[in-house]
Formats: sequence, structure tokens, C-alpha cells
Amino acid sequence: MPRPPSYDRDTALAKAVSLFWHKGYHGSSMKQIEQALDMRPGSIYATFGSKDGLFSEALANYAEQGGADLSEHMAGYDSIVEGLQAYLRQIAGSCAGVDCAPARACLIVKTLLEASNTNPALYSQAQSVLAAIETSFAELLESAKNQGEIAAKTDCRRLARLLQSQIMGLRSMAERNLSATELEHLGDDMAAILEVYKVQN
Amino acid sequence: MPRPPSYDRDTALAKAVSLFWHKGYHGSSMKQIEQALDMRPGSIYATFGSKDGLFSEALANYAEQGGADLSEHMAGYDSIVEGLQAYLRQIAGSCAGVDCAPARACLIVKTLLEASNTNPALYSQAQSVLAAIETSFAELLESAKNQGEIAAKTDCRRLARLLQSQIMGLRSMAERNLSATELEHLGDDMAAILEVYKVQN
DNA sequence: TCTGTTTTTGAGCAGTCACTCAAGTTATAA
DNA sequence: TTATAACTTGAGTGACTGCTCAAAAACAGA
Repeated sequence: MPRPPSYDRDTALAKAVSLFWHKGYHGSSMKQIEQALDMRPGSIYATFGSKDGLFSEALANYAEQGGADLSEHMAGYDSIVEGLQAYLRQIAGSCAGVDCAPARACLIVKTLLEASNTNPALYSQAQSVLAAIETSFAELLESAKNQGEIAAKTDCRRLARLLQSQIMGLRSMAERNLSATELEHLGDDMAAILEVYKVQN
Repeated sequence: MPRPPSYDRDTALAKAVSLFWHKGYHGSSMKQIEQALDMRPGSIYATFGSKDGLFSEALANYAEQGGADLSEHMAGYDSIVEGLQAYLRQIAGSCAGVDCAPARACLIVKTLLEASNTNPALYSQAQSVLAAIETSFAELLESAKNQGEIAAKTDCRRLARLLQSQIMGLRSMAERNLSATELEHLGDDMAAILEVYKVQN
């Protein structure tokens, strides 16, 4: 008997991700959100509860997407370290394009910095998401160690944090107006950092 | 004949830096600013023109302070590369403390990410400040090259950008809740990156 | 077609936003 | 002491904030 919703939840969420990524949390007003999602306030609040709730779901969605992208990327590589190096170069390349994403910097990092002293709930969510990413990098590196790609004595969590820092730095730098070449060089130099950790053969 | 101002401009600006660093641009309301500076709106607007104007001056002030800190730090080192390595470790160390600054992440980077699609004037200011920092790193590295610390073929601007990315990544990572040890390890690992660029001797 | 349930709508809520300005205050120089 | 010029004050501006809710609309089953 009931009337079905006229919007698609996932489509709406994708549009929210795009807006929040572009403008940030404080920079996106409900008016802009209504326009971006093509939904009236009542529907938005019935579906997502609050602006915070919507942002939280958008952030989770973004993170999941990012995780899927990484998995898909890594599936194309036999060598894990080479896969990670290519991943860094790929970020540099895609950020260099004019089209690129709604923003070049990572939404999670943007949220971490924006929410750290203004919105404890979002701050804490950003922290957990980043911790989870660190873990997945650490697991990849652990596999690399087992395959003999990197030294047996390597502290994988520690290296994972170094890798995560590279991505944060790279994508933040991409918000500057660097040329495509400069960004690609940066990606190359970051990829080269991993060379040191490789086992000689 | 005129009545002199009752507040000190630089003191007020320092308080503004602290608030903006802590809460960001959108996260700091005029009410909070009035309270932090202990000034009434009329005085603030007479002195700084607008919230944007105040933020802009605060950002410039912050950047100048940062530049002075770097110069002072480097003055204590004969070897430029070692000085830069120690600089990275020092950032990691100071971010690790509970006291630390109003925020661990860099105000310039926070502004770059927050303003990129919401406030063109502040975005552009953040970009120029970062370009200037890149330049001063590049000049330091150029000196290091002349002193034979790093290879003659080194692209100093390119290496400067890699160094700047490290600092961005390090200080953004510091907003996560990493332990002091983890942060210090990260600083050490970033310092180690520069080893590769050193000339063997 | 009618009924029952759900969704959509948008005017409007109280509160906050950045900001203004006329009146009051306080210093200095005469 | 008085006149003058600058500074301080804070109530108040319109616009916008996130959000609510009663009424209208739209579907599915009977």
C-alpha cells in the first residue's frame, strides 16, 4: 500500500559526497544540499536525520569507495610494493588532470582538519576511517614481507603510516596550483621512497 | 588630542591566530572572536575591516612566525640537510606533546583545504604562502648543493616540494590520535628520506 | 473507485551569522 | 577646565543557519 520513495538513496548520497568533498562541512549549507540532492528539507531529514547524519554517511560512503578503488588497483599487480608505487603515481596523475574529482585533497583529511576542534563526532569518525586505512596498508605490506619483497625486519604498521602520510601530503599539495609535471614528479619521488624498503635481489 | 587605542594590535592578532588555528575559518564565529580578542565588534571592524581581513592578517602573521622559527632553527646547524632532518624530527616531537600548539596541523594547510572552493581570496593567499615556503626550502637546498651536501644534479625545487609534502603529511597525521612514539618514528622515517639525496663521503 | 499508508512539499520556526552605527567614553592639547 | 578628536560600546540590522510539521500528493491493495 505505501508510496515508494521517489529518489534513490545511493544516488542522493553520491551527490552529497560530491558537494561535501567540494565545499567541506561548514561550507555546505542545507540550501545547497537541498539543491544538490534535488530533495526538500523534509525528505532529507526523514532519510538522513540531520546534516551531521548525512555528512557522516557521505564520509563512510567515500571511504568505502576509496577502499574498493585500492583493492581494484592492487588486483592488477603481482608485486605489492610495485602496486603501491603505481598507486602513488596514479594519484598524482589523476589529481593533475583538470577534470579530476570534486576536490583533489582527500575528504577524510579535510574532515579531520576541519572537525578536530569543532565537531567531535565527525572528528572521531575521520580518525577511525584513517586507522582502518592504515590497517589495510599494513596488511598489504605484511603480505609483501611474506612474499620477500621487503625486509623481514620491517615494521609494517610504521611503514603503513609513512605511506599514508605520503598520500595525505601528495593530495594536499595537489590543492596548490602545481603543474601536471610537478605533481607527477612528486608522485615519482614518493614512489621512490619505497625503493629503500625493498629487499635487494 | 586623539585617544589612543586601548588594545595592542599584535596581541589581538596573536589571539586571532590561536582561535583560527584551533577552529578554522568557518568554525570561528564573530562572537567567539569578540570573546577571544576581548574586543567589541566595532573595534574589530575598525581595526581589521572584516572577518576575512582579520583572518588574512592572522594567516600572514602565522606564516611569518613559521618562517622565523625555521630560520632560527637552521641557524643552529652547520649542515643544512642535517638541520632539515632535525626540523622534521622536531615537528614530530612538538606535535606529540599534549600541550603543543592550538592545533597540530598547519594553519596554512587547513586554510588551503577549507577555502579551496569557498573563499577564493583566502585560497589564493594560502597558495602564495606555500609557494614562498617552497622557495625558502629550495634556497636552503641550493646552498646544501653548493656546500656539496647533496648531489650536483639534484633538482632543488622538486626536492623542496617533496620536503614540504612531508611536513604537510606529518602535521596532518598528528591530528590523528597517534602515540608520541608513533609520531616520532614518522618524523625519523621522513628524515631518513633525505639520506638518499645526500652525497656519499 | 476507494481506502490506507507513506512520501513530498514548502512556508516558517527560533537562533545565529557577519556586520553597522549612533551614542557614550576617554584620552590629549590648548 | 574645556574643546577636540579618536576610540569603545552594544543594541540592533537583514540575511541566512539548520530544522520542523501540518497539509497535500501519490502510490498499492481491496
